Amino acid sequence: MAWTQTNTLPKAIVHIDADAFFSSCEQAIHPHLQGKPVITGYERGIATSISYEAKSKGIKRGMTMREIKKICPGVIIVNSDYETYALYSKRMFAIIRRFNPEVEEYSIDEGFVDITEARMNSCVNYQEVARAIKRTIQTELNITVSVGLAPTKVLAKLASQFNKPNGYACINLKDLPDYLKDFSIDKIWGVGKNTATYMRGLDIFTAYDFATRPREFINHYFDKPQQEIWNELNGRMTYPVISEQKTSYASISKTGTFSPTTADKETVYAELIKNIEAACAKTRRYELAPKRISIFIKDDNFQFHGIDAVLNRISNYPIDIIPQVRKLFEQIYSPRLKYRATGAVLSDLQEAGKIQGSLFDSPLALERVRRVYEAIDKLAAKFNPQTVHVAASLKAKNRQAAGEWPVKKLNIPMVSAVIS
DNA sequence: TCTGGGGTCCTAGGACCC
DNA sequence: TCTGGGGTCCTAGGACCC
Repeated sequence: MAWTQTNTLPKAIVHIDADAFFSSCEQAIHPHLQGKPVITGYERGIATSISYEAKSKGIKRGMTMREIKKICPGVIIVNSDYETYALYSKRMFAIIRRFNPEVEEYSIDEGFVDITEARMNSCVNYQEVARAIKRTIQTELNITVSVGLAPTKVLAKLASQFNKPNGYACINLKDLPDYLKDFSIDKIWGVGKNTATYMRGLDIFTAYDFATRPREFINHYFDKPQQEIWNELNGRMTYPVISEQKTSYASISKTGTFSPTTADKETVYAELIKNIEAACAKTRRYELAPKRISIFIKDDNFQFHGIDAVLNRISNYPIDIIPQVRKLFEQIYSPRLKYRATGAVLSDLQEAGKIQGSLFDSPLALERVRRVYEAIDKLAAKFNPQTVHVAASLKAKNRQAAGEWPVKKLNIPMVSAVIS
């Protein structure tokens, strides 16, 4: 009964998932890396992408460089080169769009395309279209992708996982039970650790167990997200393919871990300000300005200490936000703890162009600050993001105590004085 | 799993209003 | 002054994703 077909014509959704994307790009560009264990992420100290050759040696995501070298002495570790990966990503999506423009760029290395219409336009079947996408990407970019074809996004994602890497699977409603029976619930898209534990408590262990529970049961024991997944697993499209390009953000955040951990208050504060500057720079790039801010510091026991507030002024200039940040920081910092990370989230983002310039009493001063940051942003684009920063993030040698960052004090000469 | 960084969405519960 | 019911908005926090 759970397998009843919908009245509408089933959709044909393809999920394309690049295999070990970053390291595959490296191998595609540098032929001498092909067939070798490669990982990226040297600059961050942990593996961010692991080639299948390296995976087979036991290297896992998040491992530190030291562990990795121990397990696999011959491993080739490279710095991440995001610009190149972004370029490959762009090319990959351009290829997919040739088959149908209804493409959702879900992340840098995976996407969905609705090919329901594509078949009507050309006389091939869905499977041929899906395989052609896969083949074209491999031929033109020299990287492999895993592809899943199914009536819904959740099923397509499940299908692409079946024979990864370089895999292909098609799930149609007829043989749905066969596919779901072997699929553990914690691998379903949208089911995380907590939900999986909860499901096991209800005697649900496989995607099949979940999908075949009656609707009343699902509605009684689960909330909306799981109810939607249940629909999708049963072949009823609930998540549309969203082909609009993302142009805005709900929030922009920057976080950073440092080592060794420190109890030094001003060092922690400086790290926090560094993140705020980076987050502000990003909001400026998107011509947004936050209404809210939340900050956190993470102690050496991985406990978060966070606080958030409505900004006194909507602004994407650090100098405007920092006095308030200092006060928030004082509320969460404890001298008895050591810290390992800080972070800032800017949210409730408004279009910067529509914000009234209330930063300074004088429009002339406002214009001057605007131009300073324009120059800062240009320098950052040309050199590196931390070329220019407020003195507070310069590790606070000349640190100022709480509340000592009145806006009017931070004038242009002072900013230019900390160019490093 | 001795543990990075950047996001989104959903829900419960309180505040406030009529 | 007390009581009832209902709607909306906001916020904190949880859960999940790549």
